[in-house]
Amino acid sequence: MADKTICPKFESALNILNKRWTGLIIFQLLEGAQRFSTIEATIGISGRVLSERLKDLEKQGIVKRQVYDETPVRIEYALTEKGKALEPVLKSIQKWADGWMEKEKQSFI
Amino acid sequence: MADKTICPKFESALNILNKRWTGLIIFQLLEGAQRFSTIEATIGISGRVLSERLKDLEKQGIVKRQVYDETPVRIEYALTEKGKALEPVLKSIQKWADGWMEKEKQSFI
DNA sequence: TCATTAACTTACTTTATGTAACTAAGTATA
DNA sequence: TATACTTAGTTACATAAAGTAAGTTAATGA
Repeated sequence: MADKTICPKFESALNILNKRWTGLIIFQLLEGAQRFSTIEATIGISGRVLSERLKDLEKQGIVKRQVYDETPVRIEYALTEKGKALEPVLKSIQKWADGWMEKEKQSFI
Repeated sequence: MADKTICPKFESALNILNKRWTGLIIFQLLEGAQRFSTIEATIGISGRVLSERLKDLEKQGIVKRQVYDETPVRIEYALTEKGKALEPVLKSIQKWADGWMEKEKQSFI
């Protein structure tokens, strides 16, 4: 609880990906802007938490909320530049998963 | 809750880093094998959760527990090959943090 | 003998997440 | 006109995960 010797920028970056669902949300949005209900259904997150996460990510400047004033109104969530810059991170996770996750039967937990 | 179109290997890889503290633990161990109390003090995690995480990571084949039968006994946790293979992931997070985390004052949350 | 350290575990509290039902605004259907 | 449906959420409540603090075991050290 005392002497953190770790780079604070790195730590707060980790705190973003650390939270459940954020990685998956960003991964989804790398494919392009998406609506609330689409994200909800695709990654299997509850609406309550998705709403919470999107607000966090917006505050963090990673996601932007775009309102299209059609009838009915269409709202889409998209990555900002900062958000798109996370692509290499997600890609490197994917690469690791490809190389190491299949080799043993996974037990989850 | 239904139609996941995302690669399951990728998803379970994310589920590891997703959990609070795992990223930081692995980052610490990239510097070399470390003792329980060292990790605890350095990253500021509670003993209860550190114990839980190390067991998870061991089960996942990412960390190995090494017992040195000295007096007093010394126990060290080290990364396996699978664990070391996560270095590029952590590095890419660091790179992103360097490029993007400083540019705006961060609000945390 | 009493205190200390390492590596945990246990009991209990607080926080995060999940579930399900509800809301508001507009549209479509009977 | 009334009823039902859809989107993008919110609210209330239940369960799971994390934090806190104290306890445990074994081996020294003062």
